[in-house]
Amino acid sequence: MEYNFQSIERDAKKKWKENDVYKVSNNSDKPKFYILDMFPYPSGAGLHVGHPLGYIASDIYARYKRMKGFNVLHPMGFDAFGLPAEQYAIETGQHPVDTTDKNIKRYHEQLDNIGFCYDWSREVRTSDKKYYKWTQWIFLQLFNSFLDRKLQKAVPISTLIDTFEKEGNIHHPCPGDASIHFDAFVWKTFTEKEQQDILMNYRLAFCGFGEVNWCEALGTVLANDEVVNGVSERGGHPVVKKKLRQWYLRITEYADRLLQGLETVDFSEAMKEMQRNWIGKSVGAQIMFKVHNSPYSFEVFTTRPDTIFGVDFMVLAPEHELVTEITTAEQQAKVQEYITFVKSRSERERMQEKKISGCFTGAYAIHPFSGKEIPVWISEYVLAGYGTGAIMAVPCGDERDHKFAQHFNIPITNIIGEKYNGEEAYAEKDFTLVNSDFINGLAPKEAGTKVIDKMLDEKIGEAKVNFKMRDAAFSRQRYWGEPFPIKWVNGIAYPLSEHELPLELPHVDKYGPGPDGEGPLANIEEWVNIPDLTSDNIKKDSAIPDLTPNPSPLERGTNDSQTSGYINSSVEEWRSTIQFAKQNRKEPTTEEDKIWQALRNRNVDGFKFRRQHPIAGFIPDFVCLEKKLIVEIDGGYHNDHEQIKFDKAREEWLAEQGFSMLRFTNEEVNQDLNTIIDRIAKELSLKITEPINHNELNQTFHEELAGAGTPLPGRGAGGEVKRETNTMPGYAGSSWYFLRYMDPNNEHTFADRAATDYWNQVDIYIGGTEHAVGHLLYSRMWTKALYDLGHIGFDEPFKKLVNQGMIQGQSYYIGTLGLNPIPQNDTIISYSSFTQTTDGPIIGKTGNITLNGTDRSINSYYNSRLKYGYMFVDSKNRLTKSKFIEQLKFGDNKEENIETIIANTNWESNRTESGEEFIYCGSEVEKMSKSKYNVVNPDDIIAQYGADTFRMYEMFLGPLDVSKPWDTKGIEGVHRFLRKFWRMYNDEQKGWVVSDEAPTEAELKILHKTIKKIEQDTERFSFNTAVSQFMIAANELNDVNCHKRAILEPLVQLITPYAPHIAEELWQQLGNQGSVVAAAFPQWDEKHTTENSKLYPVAVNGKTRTELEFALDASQADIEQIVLNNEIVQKWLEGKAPKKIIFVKGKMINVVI
RNA sequence: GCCCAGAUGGCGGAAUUGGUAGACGCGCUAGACUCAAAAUCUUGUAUUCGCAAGGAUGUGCAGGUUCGAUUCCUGUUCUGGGCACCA
Repeated sequence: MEYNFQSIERDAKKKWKENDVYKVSNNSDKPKFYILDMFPYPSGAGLHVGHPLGYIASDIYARYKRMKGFNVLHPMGFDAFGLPAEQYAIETGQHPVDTTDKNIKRYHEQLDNIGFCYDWSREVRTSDKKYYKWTQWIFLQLFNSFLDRKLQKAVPISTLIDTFEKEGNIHHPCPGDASIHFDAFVWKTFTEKEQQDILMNYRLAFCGFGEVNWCEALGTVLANDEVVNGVSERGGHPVVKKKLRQWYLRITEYADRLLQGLETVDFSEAMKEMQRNWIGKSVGAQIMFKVHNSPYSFEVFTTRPDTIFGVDFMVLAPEHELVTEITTAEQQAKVQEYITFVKSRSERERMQEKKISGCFTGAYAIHPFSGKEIPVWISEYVLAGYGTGAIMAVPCGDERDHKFAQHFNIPITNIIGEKYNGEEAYAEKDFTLVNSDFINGLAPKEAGTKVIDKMLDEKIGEAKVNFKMRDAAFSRQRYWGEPFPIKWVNGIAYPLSEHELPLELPHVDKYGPGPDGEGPLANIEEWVNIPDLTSDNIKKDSAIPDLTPNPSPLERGTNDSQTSGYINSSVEEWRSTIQFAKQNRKEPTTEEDKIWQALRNRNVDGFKFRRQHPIAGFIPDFVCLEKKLIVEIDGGYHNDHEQIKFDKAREEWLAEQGFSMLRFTNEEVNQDLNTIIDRIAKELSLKITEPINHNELNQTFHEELAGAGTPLPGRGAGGEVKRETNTMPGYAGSSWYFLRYMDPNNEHTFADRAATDYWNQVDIYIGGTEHAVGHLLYSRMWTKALYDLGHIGFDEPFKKLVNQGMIQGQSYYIGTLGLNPIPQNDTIISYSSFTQTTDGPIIGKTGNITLNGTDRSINSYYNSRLKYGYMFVDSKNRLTKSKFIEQLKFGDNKEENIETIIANTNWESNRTESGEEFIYCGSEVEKMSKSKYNVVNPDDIIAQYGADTFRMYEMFLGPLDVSKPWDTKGIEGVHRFLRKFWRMYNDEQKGWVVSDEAPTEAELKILHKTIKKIEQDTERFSFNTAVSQFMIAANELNDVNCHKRAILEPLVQLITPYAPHIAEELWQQLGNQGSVVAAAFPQWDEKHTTENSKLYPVAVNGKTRTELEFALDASQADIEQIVLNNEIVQKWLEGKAPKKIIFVKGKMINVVI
């Protein structure tokens, strides 16, 4: 009986389906195992041979684990939202719902064709409203939480509101804008809009503003790689940076935990390294530099505070807000020109640029210690988004700074000493500082600490940890994605309540962008405006009444009747202010009381002082309103770093309003009260009196301090209720899908806690390295947030990650070059690209390639990029298979060029007698994609060779984790092996040949050696060597002509994970009941696999000269004796005595002369 | 430019912990079976010198450590992946 794979595979699939063998239960006595693939994006091109590589690997492992007695969860689904479907819709008018559906159907068939053991009842689709309901729900969890930095965990935002009401944000610095400082009292004076804006700066999912690549002509936002040289890839329209309202995930708040979490997971070191670098934690200092002759100052972040005395210039990012403020008149034009140039460039281009560019602003910064004036430049190599968007440049210690200084002839200060050669920067840290004032003679490390200490003393800087990672942009101005469950009223974002979910994506007919850079959803008026929702059920921002006619509470004893009012806010807020002040007044500190008695009794210079009297949002210790003088006593509480910042912010604001401030410490008050009073008197006499407008004060206070955060748009201004028109990006759905598989049909929660507790972490996650930073970081963050909020019981989603390489396509090019096919630089080759199939080439596209020799020589172009050669096609443009180029010897002489190769062929005319034409060809290995016409469809392979062959061949191609080009040719070998395997059971002439004879020791040895190897290789994902071992076993068993059941039956079980269909058929033929997929994995017996002797390689001076067999338990002395007496060894010894003999038991023997 | 990875016969690759480089397969070579082809089986196949025995060279390139390096270290070239709106 022949190996008829078609009927065998059809029958096996039917049987599995009928018996529902892959159904997985959430209840089992067996230990659980969760093995997951990265789910595919169902593209229109269908599944290509690259997709299944990882899927086959995980399928083999899943089946293996199942046979080893585990309850295995091995699901599959579809990442169905995304840009390509929308792009396709724009081009063809077909709705993404329909195309996605169609594509998924196709993927389904293709996946089933390969014979995977998925439990399809658990399938998820991210574009299904039953699924994205929970994507939206999780988004709301993030929206309603913030990361408590002390606890290092996500906490509901309501607890933050409680805290703000008690103590302000003094212990919770604002992650979105570190300049926001307020205490409880101030918080209460904020309007709802102001409060919400501040809360937005804390939320884990938040709305802000971000720059995007905006193409006016296309009316859309473009991805970085859609922008080439400042114009759109499609159409070549100009692209500019535009600020748009965007949603973000505050992943930066998780930076430290994402780093720490890497220690607990089993990812490859390379993968961890990539994530670490992406997060980019660097420890250094933030330093304030004042601008000379200007009220401005700016902060820089540096990892090398020790090099502070080597600063020769400063560089601001061209987008830095201070640039326009500090640029001098004469530099104005040049700076503008440079900024315009930078605006046209993508971030990628800016980073890639080797050419140095920049522009002097004309301004100088003051060195904080030496007072030296340092020129301030702008340059594109400083990015606005990293650190503070400004750097201090130390040319002698940093390569980029050095090049910049050289390019612009900026004098370089040497603080490194002899190790700096003047030619290039010295970035190492093994030197002693010179020319560095108080850190001279120190090593960089101590110097850094000393500098930071000194900066802290002088309040001009602090130690700082900086992260390269930025918050993740989480909105797209697109249609085909999850709508945000948010409604806007008066510029405040309100979450939908849970019962309003899912917020369904409305059906559209047009996919074009909306007005002002908004997404297509903005075009649907009836969806954007929510007519059935009145503003009543949303707490509206209260209008701000002009209240507080109460000029002076009695107990203050004032008579400033000219003041119209104090607080421009709600009565409620004003009352709480008074309450707060009153409370303060009741409990003066000893020092406060001392001053108060002095001021009150002496009535200094006839001016009245008030104690704990509110000014706008602040309650100073003492204030003289007539002279706008504030006196503060700093208690111990003011040593807190956050408090210092807060005080500073307060002082600055008050200064702008004309208030001056005197600060005294408790000690000063206790030591010398008279001097203090004198100083106050002096200050009062110096000041000019101006009337205070409390109303105005109050307003500026609210505008400047509350508004200091992200200016949020007035969406829904005027009280209408508007929907958010952005949609979520592709990675939203994929950030949590692994949880949904655990309980895919639950309508009450994203996944039942019992289910997530049972399945827990994904034990093995298989996917490509291209997701190293994006998807993996996002899903890790979502998992951590869900864990923090108590929804799941683990905070890392993937216990072990296995990387899979990419299977690339071969793109072939053919071109007719006539009789002199030697391309020179600038030669234009007309070509066609085609896919090589077994029926011959299918021409994809035609075009011209210009060989451009400016960057690399034409020869290296041959050798590296394209593999040129020749081939023959017949008159119908079919390849004549046997003469294809691959045989060409190209490697032995790298100098050999195409000319020699052609000269060596016996080709004489353009077309041979048989009608074959000599043509020129090349091939390139690149990603498989529809647009490159290099997609190989697994269905075609399976139709010809069967799924088992396909599975084993993909595994046989090479190690799972390396990328390799697809090549259909080698598949014959694997197919041959399966036929050979089949014939061990079913002889073509004799039929069924399996006997019940007892096996010989040699046969048992083959079997057990194979079991051991297969198990070990499977465990370490070395599937290519496992397939080899199957081949070796089949060859060896054939050599001994073995057809014994005792050997062949376990072999069927052994091959089941790899080739389940043929195994199922043979399992039946062997007379077994039930399916082989539920059978046990065979065990090997050590007694059949251990050797008792070893054929040792014997080397002289490291070169192997002969082989000698010794028992494994032979003594070293005996072995040395025999080795030295060996004829061949004697010959190489040439009569000399050996210096030593190295003997490694079970490995080798080396005689050293 | 920055981060990560890789480079071994004509080709895909093997060598699991520093110990016989090239397992297994493709392709090719010669042969058996056949009218013939396919299929199957057998033989050889890193390069090079040699009739052979045997020797020399050889894991991108240049060095280093070691009795011994594809494996570890330094430098370098090329290729692939990522670089924040492809998923």
